[in-house]
Amino acid sequence: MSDEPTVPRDFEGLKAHLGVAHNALPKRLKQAADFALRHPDDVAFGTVAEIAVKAGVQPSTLVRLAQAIGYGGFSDLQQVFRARLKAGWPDYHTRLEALKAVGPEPHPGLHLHGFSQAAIASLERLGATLDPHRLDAAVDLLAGADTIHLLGARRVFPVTAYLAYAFAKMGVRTQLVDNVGSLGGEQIAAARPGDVVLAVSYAPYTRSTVDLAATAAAAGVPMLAITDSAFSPLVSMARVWLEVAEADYGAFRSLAASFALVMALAVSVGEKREAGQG
Amino acid sequence: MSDEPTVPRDFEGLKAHLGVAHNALPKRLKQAADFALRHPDDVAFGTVAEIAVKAGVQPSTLVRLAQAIGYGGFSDLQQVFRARLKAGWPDYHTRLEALKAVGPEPHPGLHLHGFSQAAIASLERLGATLDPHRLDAAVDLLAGADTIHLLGARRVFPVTAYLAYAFAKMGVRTQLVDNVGSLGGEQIAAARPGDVVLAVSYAPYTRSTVDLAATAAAAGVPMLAITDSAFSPLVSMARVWLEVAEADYGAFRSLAASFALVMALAVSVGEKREAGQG
DNA sequence: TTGAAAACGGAAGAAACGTTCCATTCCGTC
DNA sequence: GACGGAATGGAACGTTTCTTCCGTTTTCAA
Repeated sequence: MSDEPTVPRDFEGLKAHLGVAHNALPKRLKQAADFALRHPDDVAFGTVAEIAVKAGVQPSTLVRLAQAIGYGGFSDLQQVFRARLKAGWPDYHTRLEALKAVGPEPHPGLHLHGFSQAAIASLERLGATLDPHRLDAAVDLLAGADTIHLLGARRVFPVTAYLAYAFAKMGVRTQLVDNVGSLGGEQIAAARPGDVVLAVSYAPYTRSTVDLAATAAAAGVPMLAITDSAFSPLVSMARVWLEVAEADYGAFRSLAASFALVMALAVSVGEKREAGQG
Repeated sequence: MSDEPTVPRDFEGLKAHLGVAHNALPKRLKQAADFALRHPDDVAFGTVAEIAVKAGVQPSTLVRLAQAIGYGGFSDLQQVFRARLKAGWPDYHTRLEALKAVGPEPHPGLHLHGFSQAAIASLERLGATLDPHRLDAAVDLLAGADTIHLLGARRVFPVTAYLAYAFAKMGVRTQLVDNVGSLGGEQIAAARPGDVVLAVSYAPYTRSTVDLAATAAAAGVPMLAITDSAFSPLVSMARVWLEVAEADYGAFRSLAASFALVMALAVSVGEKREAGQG
């Protein structure tokens, strides 16, 4: 029943396909195809009229090109150019849908796979979006601190707890504000301007973390915030902030990117101090 | 003639702009803005109607948002999201080369990449090696427990700390043996045969974890062990054990696979109890 | 509790878009 | 040099999309 030869749906395949068909194409269609491969970004987001002007052809030529090489229409062809831009971006939701499609009822292996995918997506995204200069600035800030006060509650408490371990291993003095005995306020009150507060919080931002961070900020203690959006209440208090967007699976959010980030921070700060004291 | 305050035309500027303005925005507009920053690729590619559905708002809300923050309309705002993708994601290898190009000596970006790779390797290995039947057995054991006692120290303390959070969210009763006040022995002494001990330990096996696990085992409390080899001292005490081999980067070992595993355990146990109680 | 202003949802309207169609031009062939 | 088919330019069509408008709900202050 497949009466139609399938056409490539990815950009690489399209390039190969066009390479073969190129010589058999009429002049204008060749011109349009040439432009498309040369300016894929313009094709991805432009309208037919806009692209036609840039390519020096008529709008109808673009539609003809798409149909000549087997697509239903220009919009159909354009999807390939858009997919190319998406490709660099791990499309996590697509993966998740694929997971769900395997079987209706959930089971442990499926969940494990799901959480793994969420973790990998988070890590890839972190690598793609984090600004290296901000990361350097964060390391500089932490390296100059006398004591680093670690602030993070509930879901992200494991992150700060790990930081306490990792910094200690690197010879960096920390205070984990764990709020044991409801002494969080007293713990953070020990922070002085020569110190640094490292606060971690993701939406919905835990009240106590935000409050304690505000207390420290009011006391003039510089802050590094690790949070998930520019809307975070921590952003306005922080001297430096790093954005980490973790992927969800079900009701739970990955912590993989957060851990990779703080591990890198801990090692970098340790190295910088080592170098400074060398 | 510039009667209008200029609005950011690049994504970074937009983030900053929204971060400042977000407090003044009404609820729905905030919701839409949040979605936009969280799913920028959806905004870049989608139509107003599609995006509105995903964001859980009306199409008109998206237009209002764009106008509220100074753009002429939604299409105008959308250009910013498209420009972000046009700017071009340097592909994976380019990024890696750029990282290495900074210099031969280690730096934060390189460490971040290293920890990410270690995490991904750990996750992939976990998925490939873990026996699904053992995983099912682990879930069965935990689902039958009255109280789950969580045992894990030093490097893996974050894992058990997270489990305490995750299990609580799933309505499962736990006791985190955190050894606060050196009361670890008393904490684990509360475990009874109807309970289960979930012990996590990797080489070099922390002494106190092994000792506390042994105490519980001697008292006839069944144990699920998460550890890194068949030679682990926990294996002989455990009724069920799961092997997790984390990859190293430098002096630090990833925790990504451990977290993915325990998240899957928590969700599966919660679901199994839900099903059992109908 | 009441009233006014802001925000919201939904549908109608306006604009833009992709596609199709037809007349004209170009090119190879007889 | 004339013919026929393919290719092209340009306009019109129908659909989709964005925007605007208005009645209702919500929110905040008096």
